Amino acid sequence: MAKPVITLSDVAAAAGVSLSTASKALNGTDRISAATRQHVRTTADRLGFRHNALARSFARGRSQTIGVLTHRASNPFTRVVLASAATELGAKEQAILLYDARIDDHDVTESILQLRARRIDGVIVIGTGTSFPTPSLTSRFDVPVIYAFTYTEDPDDVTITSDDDEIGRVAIRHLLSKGRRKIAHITAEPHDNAAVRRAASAKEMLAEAGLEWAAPVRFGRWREDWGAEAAAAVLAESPDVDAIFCGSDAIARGAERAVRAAGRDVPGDVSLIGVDNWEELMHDQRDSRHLTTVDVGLEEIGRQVAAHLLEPDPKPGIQYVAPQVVTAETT
Amino acid sequence: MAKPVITLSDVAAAAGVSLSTASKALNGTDRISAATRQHVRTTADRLGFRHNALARSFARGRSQTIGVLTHRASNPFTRVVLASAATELGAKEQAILLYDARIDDHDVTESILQLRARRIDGVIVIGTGTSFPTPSLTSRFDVPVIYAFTYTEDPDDVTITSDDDEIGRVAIRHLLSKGRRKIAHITAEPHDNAAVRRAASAKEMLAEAGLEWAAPVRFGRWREDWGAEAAAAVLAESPDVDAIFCGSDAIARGAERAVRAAGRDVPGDVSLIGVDNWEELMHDQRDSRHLTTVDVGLEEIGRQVAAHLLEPDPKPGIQYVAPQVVTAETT
DNA sequence: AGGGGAAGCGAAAGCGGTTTCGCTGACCAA
DNA sequence: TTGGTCAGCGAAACCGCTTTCGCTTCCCCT
Repeated sequence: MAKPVITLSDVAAAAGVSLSTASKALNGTDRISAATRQHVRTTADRLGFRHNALARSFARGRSQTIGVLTHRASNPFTRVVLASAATELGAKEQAILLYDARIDDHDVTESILQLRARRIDGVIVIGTGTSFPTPSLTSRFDVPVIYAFTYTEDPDDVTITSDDDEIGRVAIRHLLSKGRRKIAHITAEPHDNAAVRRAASAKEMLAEAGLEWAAPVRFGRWREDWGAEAAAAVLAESPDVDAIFCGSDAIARGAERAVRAAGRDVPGDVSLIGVDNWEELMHDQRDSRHLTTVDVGLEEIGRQVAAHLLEPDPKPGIQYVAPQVVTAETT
Repeated sequence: MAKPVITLSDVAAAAGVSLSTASKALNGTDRISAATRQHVRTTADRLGFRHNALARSFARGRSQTIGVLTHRASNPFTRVVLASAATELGAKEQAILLYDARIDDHDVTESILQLRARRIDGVIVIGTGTSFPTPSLTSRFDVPVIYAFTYTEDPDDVTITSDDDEIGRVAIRHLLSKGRRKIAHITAEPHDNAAVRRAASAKEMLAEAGLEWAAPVRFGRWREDWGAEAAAAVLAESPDVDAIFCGSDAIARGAERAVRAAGRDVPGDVSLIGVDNWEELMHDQRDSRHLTTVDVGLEEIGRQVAAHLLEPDPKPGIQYVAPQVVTAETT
């Protein structure tokens, strides 16, 4: 019966103005008298007019869509950043087009052509952490590119990522605040950028307090079994250790097992702090936390990336998201 | 220098045919001689022509975009389904527009209007599991709506979700295959649909083997501390229990702690199996698994939802994804 | 009173395709 | 031959909105 969908010309007709005037009035662009503008707007409201977003995008040459390139979308960290960015973008009526595993596709060119055909408004590249750099793709697009949870080798790339230096500092600061002084560190590969920076900044923080590691830093892997193995070794070698800063929650979980197996109480004898905040990622609820950890701020990274991408001119360079200590039972 | 972007009329001109002929030739629609079609196609390739996806969508009235409604995008389960669906859709050049927390927004109407303005091609509703139904929104859209990881009260809604009945069965079958006969069950609230169905189907499976629960089913909450509390009680009451089917991995983790605290070996004295496959969700690596669990198939749900939504006429009703037992150290 | 500038609005072009419709010519049967 | 079909192609309309450009008015200054 009633015209199912109201178009701009309907509004123009009803308001007794031209199509172009109606367009300008609704968009607030160009010179239009306040009276006309108001009149058009109220009639539009009265008719229940809604812009045809598709046509609109088309005319403007922008698609209201953001391209997202990932290394592996099923990576748990990637998923968090992705969901968070998508939420933020959705709130701004921006769709996302996900190209999984296209970051280092040997033929990224194809993805890029597809994105250009789509008239993508911008690109988000989601990495898998700060352990290794991601290749820079900025110059291959003619739209803004922003990097999340990774870093590139081009210092001018717009990047938002976690702050490994600060992670090391806040972890140690937390342990110190709990009165611990004999602190050990178990972490991943010695050539892993994130592991190295966390270890180095932690050491600096200790030095500021006039301390040093209570045992040599154990470099290994980002795995639970390594955490158990290394913790056992640490306790055997330095029985007076009263806290272990673990490079990740996986390592911390293994360490806890070993510490308990060694007959020490957690956190009575030995405090443990991890990094990643897995429990939050899993439970989605604030209750029943167990492991004290450092949240690297993945959701915040996703939010900020989405926000910055839409800004006119984001400042180039790396922007760090502050890590947060999440206190629980192990300290 | 060279025309930066090739348009269809360029192709038509180069091929010496009209714009409309070129369009038809490339789309394969309408009557076109094979020779002409081929000629147009090769010239298009030669020029490196790519459709302007935006204009194309516009002309066709479809946006190549899928609307996604979630209850809470930061829920870990939701994130998995979302990432999986987005990956699948991205491979098919479909973008997604995420409306978080809009499933039961008191004013869903607004979201719906926005989606319609966008000429969304379809809608995916991602729920947070089979514990409770999601309101049906199908009738409010004029495009296909599909429900993932939840169920509605309308039996005609197209739904893809996990199979609680089968979860109970495979869990018990697995324990039986490990030679266990004294099986207990710890799960969540007695009015939780998922908990109830898993418990009921598990009981049936036991009955088929001529068995029954070795201890009364413990209903409680989906939480680790409940798992610990209930497991302790089970062991105290029925010391001969040799396996516990836990309604979730969180419960299983708590149960493991309690079993060990009671001096029993896992899996020597007591086998444990959970549900959810958290470790997979976290580690993103196959190594160092600890807990035996039932994977409910979230990624598969995401994939199927994406695939089915694009099909011409998906069959109405609930379609279940088969759960998979993931064997690890606790059985 | 006359001239110039700017505000306000509409006609029309354009965006890049798809699709309807009508025209031409070939082929076939009578 | 002549009339009727139908395949193949192009002209033109159309999708719904934005934006350029030019035409009126109106106002103000001299």
